[in-house]
Amino acid sequence: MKDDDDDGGAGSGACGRVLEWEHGLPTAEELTPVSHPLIPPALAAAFGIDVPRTAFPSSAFDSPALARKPPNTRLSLGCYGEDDDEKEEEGKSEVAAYTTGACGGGKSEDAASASGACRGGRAEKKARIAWTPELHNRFVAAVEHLGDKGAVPKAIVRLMNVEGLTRENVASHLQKYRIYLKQQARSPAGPQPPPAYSPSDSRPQQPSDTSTRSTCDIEKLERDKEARKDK
DNA sequence: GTCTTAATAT
DNA sequence: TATATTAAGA
Repeated sequence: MKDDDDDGGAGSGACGRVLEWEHGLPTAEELTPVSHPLIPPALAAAFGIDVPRTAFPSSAFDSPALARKPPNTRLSLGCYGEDDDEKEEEGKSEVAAYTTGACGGGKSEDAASASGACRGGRAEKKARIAWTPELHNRFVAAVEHLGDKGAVPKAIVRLMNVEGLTRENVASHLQKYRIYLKQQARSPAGPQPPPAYSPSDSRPQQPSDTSTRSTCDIEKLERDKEARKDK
């Protein structure tokens, strides 16, 4: 199968950029029809997208690198595993929707993936959700916003407001996420503890994020939440 | 009833 | 491997 190496062609160089991976930005082709009017100029410039001067909420995006999906965007869940026939196909078609940490991690916006349209004809089973970077970002933002105390599955699901995402989904992910956090807490210096000594001072960690803390996300989530609460 | 954790299944 | 499911305890 000739997977869309296209994006790789354009992004092969950009593939190394963590930022782009983290946000899993789709390719220009995919992005354009979806949120053309929502692309901030800076982001558009970065991707070489022709943006028609649209009224864009200025200061909505502080930095182009932090540009994220609009709050109203419905994250669709990649679902698969339709019926019982869960053949272990060697085809990578399924994995395509799985590009969790891959370079082209921006494929999350799968067509016909809205939880509703998921059941092609039947089988309302349990579509495995793919925790794409976007989804995970949303999850993390919700968790951090709620705090260690209030970050319970129910609240997280509500805050995330992702269609098709269930409490069980979040609980499962939360479980894994907490394990991950503990591991990090255990070895803040890194998973692979270097030899006995460090060549030079080892204090690169601790970003002391005071300004980098993307309050953007939280604000968006808050807004969403309040909007819903108002109902 | 919900949350957390662990074990287990897919 | 990643995610889901289940069960037991709080």
